[in-house]
Amino acid sequence: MINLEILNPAQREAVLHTDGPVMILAGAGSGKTKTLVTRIMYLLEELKISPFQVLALTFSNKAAREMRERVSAEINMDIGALKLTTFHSFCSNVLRSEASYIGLSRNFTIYGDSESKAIVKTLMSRHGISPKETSPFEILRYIDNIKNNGHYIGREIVNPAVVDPEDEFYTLYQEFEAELAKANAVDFGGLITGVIQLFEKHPDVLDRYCKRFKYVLIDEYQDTNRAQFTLMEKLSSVQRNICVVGDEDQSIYSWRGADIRNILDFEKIFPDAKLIKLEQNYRSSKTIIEAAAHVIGNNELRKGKSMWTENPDGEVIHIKELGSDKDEAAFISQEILSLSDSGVEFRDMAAFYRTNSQSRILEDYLRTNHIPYRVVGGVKFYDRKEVKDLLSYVRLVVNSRDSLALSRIINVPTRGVGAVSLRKIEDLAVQNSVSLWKVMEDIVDNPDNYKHIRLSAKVKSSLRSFVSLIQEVCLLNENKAKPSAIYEKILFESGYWDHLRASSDYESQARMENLEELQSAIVQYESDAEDPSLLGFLETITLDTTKEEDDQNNGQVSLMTVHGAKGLEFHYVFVTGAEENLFPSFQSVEEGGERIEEERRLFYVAMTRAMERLYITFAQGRLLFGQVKFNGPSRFLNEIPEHFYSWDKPTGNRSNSSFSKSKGNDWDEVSQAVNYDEPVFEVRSVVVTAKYPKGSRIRHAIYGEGSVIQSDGSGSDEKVTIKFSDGSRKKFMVKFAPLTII
DNA sequence: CACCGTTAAGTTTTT
DNA sequence: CTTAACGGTG
Repeated sequence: MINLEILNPAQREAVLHTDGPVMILAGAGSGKTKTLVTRIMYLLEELKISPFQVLALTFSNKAAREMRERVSAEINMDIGALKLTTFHSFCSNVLRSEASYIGLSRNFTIYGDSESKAIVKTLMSRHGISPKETSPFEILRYIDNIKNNGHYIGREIVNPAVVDPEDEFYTLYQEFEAELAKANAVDFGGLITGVIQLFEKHPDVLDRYCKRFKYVLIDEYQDTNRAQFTLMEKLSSVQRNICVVGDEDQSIYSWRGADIRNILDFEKIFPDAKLIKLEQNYRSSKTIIEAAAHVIGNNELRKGKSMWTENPDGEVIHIKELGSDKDEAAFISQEILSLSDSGVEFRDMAAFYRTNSQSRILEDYLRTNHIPYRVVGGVKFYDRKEVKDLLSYVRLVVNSRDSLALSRIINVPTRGVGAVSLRKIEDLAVQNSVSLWKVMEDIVDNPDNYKHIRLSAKVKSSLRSFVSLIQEVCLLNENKAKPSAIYEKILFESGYWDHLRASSDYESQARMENLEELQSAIVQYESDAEDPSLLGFLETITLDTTKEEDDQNNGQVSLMTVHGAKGLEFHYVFVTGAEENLFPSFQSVEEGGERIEEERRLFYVAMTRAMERLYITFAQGRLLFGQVKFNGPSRFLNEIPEHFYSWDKPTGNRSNSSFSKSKGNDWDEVSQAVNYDEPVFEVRSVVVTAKYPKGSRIRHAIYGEGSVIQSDGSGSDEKVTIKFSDGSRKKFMVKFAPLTII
């Protein structure tokens, strides 16, 4: 029997309203996961729905795992058949099961961002587009955008505003798709569009899935893109029991295609939809909730919820103004130490930052103060060069058509098959329209047929041993050898390990340790998986990048980006770097509009992580790209009503003159040389006395009118970045540039 | 073909 | 200040 007494009325309604479409708008800390878990239990236990007939999709593996654990802990039933997984993993499963319908081979490789980028780069060079005029990212974003909007090859153009078939980029998109098909690979976006394609071309297949899934649940609905929306719509088209849960105020991934319209327009698309708002917050103090509500209230793009809480007022928000980024890190360390002295556990404290690069200085200070900490996210293990190299061997073994993987490792470690030889072999592959691997095999088998391309004896002998190594490994793989055994064979017989051992520098040492860690990851996978295989391992790591350590906290302070903090909560929270051009980021400041709204949502997410005490810190000057920047406090601080915070200025100050002269490492010394007498405003006046402060309209004798978007230094050192009316940006030394104020 | 020095540019990243 | 990517030399 399910206990519904523990739910508030809105939560209970969210559980009990099982017929027809429902949208649950769940504010931060409103018991969203609890409600979802209870709803699933209610379906299974009270309505006697088979776990096999329930589909629950989340965005992160972490969320999926957590939910599954909670359901299985509270229910006396085998929920192995319950499809509770991520969008991408679900789609990958569907594609592998139904691969034959759309001309895929079921051992397809999933390409991540870096693989996609590599393909784009080769396409660009083929078209003679230099990366200087067009960034590969621009093209990637274009391709991504097409897919996020649910378009795939062969489908009529979804939205002519998004996709113009005459566009040169569209040609690149088509070629990109052709490359993927050749490599028997699917990228992240393609997993989703692939399933849409499958369902549109084969209604019988769709029908099978529709009949199976009587109930569909979507978590983090604010982060779905149009393609995911289309998919969800199709899957629930027969039963119409679709339940989406989200919070438009926590939509922080629009730059990855998340479409906030999915949430704003849900009721238009499903006119019979039931709308339920979970507005009571159980997490934070009343002060934090009300302050955060004021900030997010400045956004236009929202449906509007009114968050409230029965929690006590708690203390005011501690806004702390500091001289420099170092002072900020020092302050946070000191504060953590004194909290710890008064009995607060390290695990209950966290510091958030807008950009990963801000973590370094914090780490330095935490380390010197002997504070245990963990960095969540950050540099991804599977992005390391050596790890990618070894995984490329594995990918080649699993899918011999993966030419990208092959060309990555054909000369790693160096075997004398360099760019020139590779080029020749690639040309052959194109001419005969076969895969790179097939050509290599053929060169080894029938060397006489390839005399005309003049490969050196060294190259040929290298190819021979390389090909036979891969063939041996493939054989092992076909005979279901243990993935870890296969990995070891590759590691040692490819010469990779010896190559690292040969160079005794510190870096190679670290690389060897990483490869050992990869080995343990495989062993771990073998003990977890039901039917371990190399393919399964690859799939697991491309679709689930969470590290083991990220899931547990052994009494450490947590450091992470604000993005990484979504869904988490801590008793004591430091939101750092609350400065203009940092939080909100300078790109968003420049573009304004919806971009600022997204930054505001990000700020809102950061604030609402805190349960008891919230610190917001900012530095008057910060070392960015080796230069001190004076950005001033974040606009979001002004959006918090005064009575919710205390605003502490630095205890010390440095003189005006030393500030303007300081740059680079001088900053350090200046920062130590504290002058306790002068008021703090002196420092900020430096910014104000700039001849051309940020925002001023100017005329340049040659380039015409524009506005100053950035101002650094002062006096004869002053530099300004100006955005002209034609959109171009230029940087000038004020003392040389012919500028006048308008 | 491999290595080293110079140069340019620099968000966020559930999958 | 970093790091990735390029171009020249051994």
